[in-house]
Amino acid sequence: MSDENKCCLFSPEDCARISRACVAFQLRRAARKVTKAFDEALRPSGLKITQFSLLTASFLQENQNVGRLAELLGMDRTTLSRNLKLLENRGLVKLEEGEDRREVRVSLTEEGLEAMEKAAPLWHQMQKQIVSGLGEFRWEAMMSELRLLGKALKK
Amino acid sequence: MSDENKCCLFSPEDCARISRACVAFQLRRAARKVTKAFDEALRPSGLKITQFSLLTASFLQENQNVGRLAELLGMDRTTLSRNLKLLENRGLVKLEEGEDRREVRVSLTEEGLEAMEKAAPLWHQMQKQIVSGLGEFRWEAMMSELRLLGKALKK
DNA sequence: GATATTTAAGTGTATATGCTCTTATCATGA
DNA sequence: TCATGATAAGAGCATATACACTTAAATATC
Repeated sequence: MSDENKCCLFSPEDCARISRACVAFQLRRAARKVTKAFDEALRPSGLKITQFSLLTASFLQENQNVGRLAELLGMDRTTLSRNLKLLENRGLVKLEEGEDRREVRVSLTEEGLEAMEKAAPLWHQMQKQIVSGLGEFRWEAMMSELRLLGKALKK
Repeated sequence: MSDENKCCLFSPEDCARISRACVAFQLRRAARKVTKAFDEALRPSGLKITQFSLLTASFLQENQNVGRLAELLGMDRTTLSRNLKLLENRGLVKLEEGEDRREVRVSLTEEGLEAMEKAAPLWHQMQKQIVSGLGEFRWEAMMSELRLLGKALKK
């Protein structure tokens, strides 16, 4: 790349500011790291943190339909659909036609419950480690900001 | 799922606490939402926020090798490798053998720079919207917490 | 009651992510 | 110089993510 082009619109300093400031970049990076930490911690349970989250949500929202569950989880319906399919293949959740036959209802199986129970203490340990690493106060603040961020992007 | 099993290890209330508290879940959810918002904002530029981030990083770290870049970005080397490959296919970055012939050196092409410049104002607008939606003060706090979180998980 | 509209979910396609294993190259020491 | 170990990156595999489009079922409208 030639020198005159390097200065078209932004300098390396501008660029560095973008990089440091970018909400998306920082959030995604943090999410990658935290995901990795939890995945390692949960490995003995055979679940990844995403799967543990889905099982937990399915337990909480027993017999919910896919669309509503996706909405609650803040994820795309089709993403959830595929992720649930994988859990169904492993026998961890049950997917059944609803009364409204367009709907698919989600529930945990016995095995799903067992997997969740096996993973729970591992989850708890890593969660404690992260919270204490960050400090209780900062952690509370961050959780609250993340929720606010979610609300701010609701529309 | 039978009733006696529902009480094995945790109640729905415990489960709700896990869900609300889980650092990984909240971070991933926030990352999904923010990613979506930026992807929509950047659409006219033909870049996704992840790609914009990579171009920016490549610009900042001109001629860096893949492994080091991955380290700086806090992502898996193999992930970065593949993502860069996609940008190379589109002619946005150049991947060249280094002096050490095991290494691959990354640099922006003219087109990559142009794409970045086209995306920058769109990025800026969404960034501003999110920051002001959250409030300058909370945003600063969150950025700092995310950086700390990263450091706490360094090892 | 037949047709049009709305709604729930699935499919096709593409990117993002990271683990494990492999390959190519470099550096080191006998 | 050759064997050995270290290092950089790629390949194979699997999951996570979401957009655009399609399909099937329920609802509304005439």
